Amino acid sequence: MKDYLKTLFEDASNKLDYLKINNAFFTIPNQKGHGDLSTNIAMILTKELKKNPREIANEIIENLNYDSTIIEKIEIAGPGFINFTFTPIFLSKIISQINEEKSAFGTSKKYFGKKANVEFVSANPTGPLTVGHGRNAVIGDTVANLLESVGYDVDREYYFNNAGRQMRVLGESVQLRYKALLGETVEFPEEYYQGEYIKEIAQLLIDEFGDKLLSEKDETVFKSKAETEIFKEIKATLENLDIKMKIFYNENSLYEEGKIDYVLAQFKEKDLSYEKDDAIWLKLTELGNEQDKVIVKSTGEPTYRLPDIAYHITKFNRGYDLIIDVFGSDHNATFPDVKAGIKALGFDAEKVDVLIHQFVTILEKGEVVKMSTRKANYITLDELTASVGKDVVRYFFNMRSLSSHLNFDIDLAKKQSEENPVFYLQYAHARISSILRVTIEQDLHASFVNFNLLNTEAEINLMKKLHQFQNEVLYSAENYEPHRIANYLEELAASFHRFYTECRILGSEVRLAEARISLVQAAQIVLKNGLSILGVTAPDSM
RNA sequence: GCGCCAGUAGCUCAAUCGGAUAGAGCAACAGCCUUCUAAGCUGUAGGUUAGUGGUUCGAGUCCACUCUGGCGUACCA
Repeated sequence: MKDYLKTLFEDASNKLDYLKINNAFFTIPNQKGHGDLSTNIAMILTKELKKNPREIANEIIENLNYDSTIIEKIEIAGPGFINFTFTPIFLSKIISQINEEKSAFGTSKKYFGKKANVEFVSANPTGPLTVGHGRNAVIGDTVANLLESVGYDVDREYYFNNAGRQMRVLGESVQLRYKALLGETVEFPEEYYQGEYIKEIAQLLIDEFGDKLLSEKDETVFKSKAETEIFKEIKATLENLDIKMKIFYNENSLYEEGKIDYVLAQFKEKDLSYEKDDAIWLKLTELGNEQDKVIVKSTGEPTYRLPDIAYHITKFNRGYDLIIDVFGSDHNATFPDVKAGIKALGFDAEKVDVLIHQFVTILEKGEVVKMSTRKANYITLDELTASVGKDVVRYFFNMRSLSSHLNFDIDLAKKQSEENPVFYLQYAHARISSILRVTIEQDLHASFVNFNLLNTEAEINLMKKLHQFQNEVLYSAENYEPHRIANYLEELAASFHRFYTECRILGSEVRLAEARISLVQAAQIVLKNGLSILGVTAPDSM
């Protein structure tokens, strides 16, 4: 619908110069009676043209050379809105299109040929993923899905560090548990990793090596076993949510390949770093940030900023047109430094978009659960997925905007009752499958010839909703807003359920019944395509 | 102190570069199954969009200040 109006306005701009300057902007009015699409362009132009908006609107309409089989009416309303109402027969054409394009409906090729990298989760292998990581994981994967829907070639990437202090502590934790399991009395410091999984890893080492490792001087063996086991589990956790990373990028390789030294040398050469108190500082104030920051500590170890900058440079060098980082809000202070560093080294920081999502608050029995990996006070993502199912987890984390805090009520999610909106969508899909099973038994088949019979309000509303899908996908992808898809699908499902209640297929006259079959098929395809973007299954029965 | 995010119906949240009468779900109340899945549908009720001021044809949305909450503000990541 929007596309048609856009071409109409483009044509008209040959006669009305002022239409060239403005991109016509169409919205769906939230009020019934205000048409199917509306534009406020006349009001925007008021100042520039120094004319009454309704006058401008009139002039625009006179110059729109529209097809009356497509547009039923155009009205000027309120202070100067131009409202467009489409003909039912035009609306119904979407049914054929959807049935032809099937799973491709909603996708576009707008960004075809572009490469994107979406980095997410990126938790260091110090313990199982928690519910807190779940939001990051689901958002990252869904944004990747959205980008693929609009044509991007997307790589999903997980960045990790297996070298730092935390990992050392992890190794030592395993080592201590190992000794304890073999009967030695050990003191287990409070700041070490308390989780049960540490003991399990220690047990694996006993199974494998017996007590031979008691003589190990340092934690290396324990650390590397821990890393292997924990990563195995992390990957399994992600796969339980249908998330598959393409690349696991090890921070350590940046050192091994000299990329850290290179960046350091670059900063020095550009006179962007200096030494003070035995540390190396980056002149971030010169780059427009608040204060200079340390990039190499006096111990000789870099701070996270240096490898992060080097890491992002590899992304540029790997040829990505779009680079997305998904972070929790606890990282919101880190990226400005990194971005400034990248920019200073001559890379186009505009290609990098950082998605900061707010924290998940876990509620159990009405109480807030404070989470800490180290203290082993957490609910794992696996436990959650096991208890409520992949679909609920994915839907729940996708249904809110990133910037909004998310309350995850464990008890509510476990309920699996009608309070859970994901079932509403899946139910719509399953209902359609059921209809299609029955109609086939009755030898009724989809027909695309009598769409003029689809003229009740419920049918027309459903067709209008179907029209919206392509724009929703594009808009959600370009703005990284998975929750819009969830909201859209709830509206679509509502339109369908209303249709289902008011319009029957069995018992209707054959031509009408068969036209309705093609309509519900179209609705089912769109539900399925939308759910698939969210990573939620579309069941055929419930 | 400073920075980022938020504050919208009893609860959880939407609201498309600022648009028309701020919308859904859940919870509450009243109805709808002899016919394609009632995990559904219809209706009622529920609001000074935290507050104050400003910008303009028009503000939940933009600006300023205040209040409340989350996260940061490291030679941790």
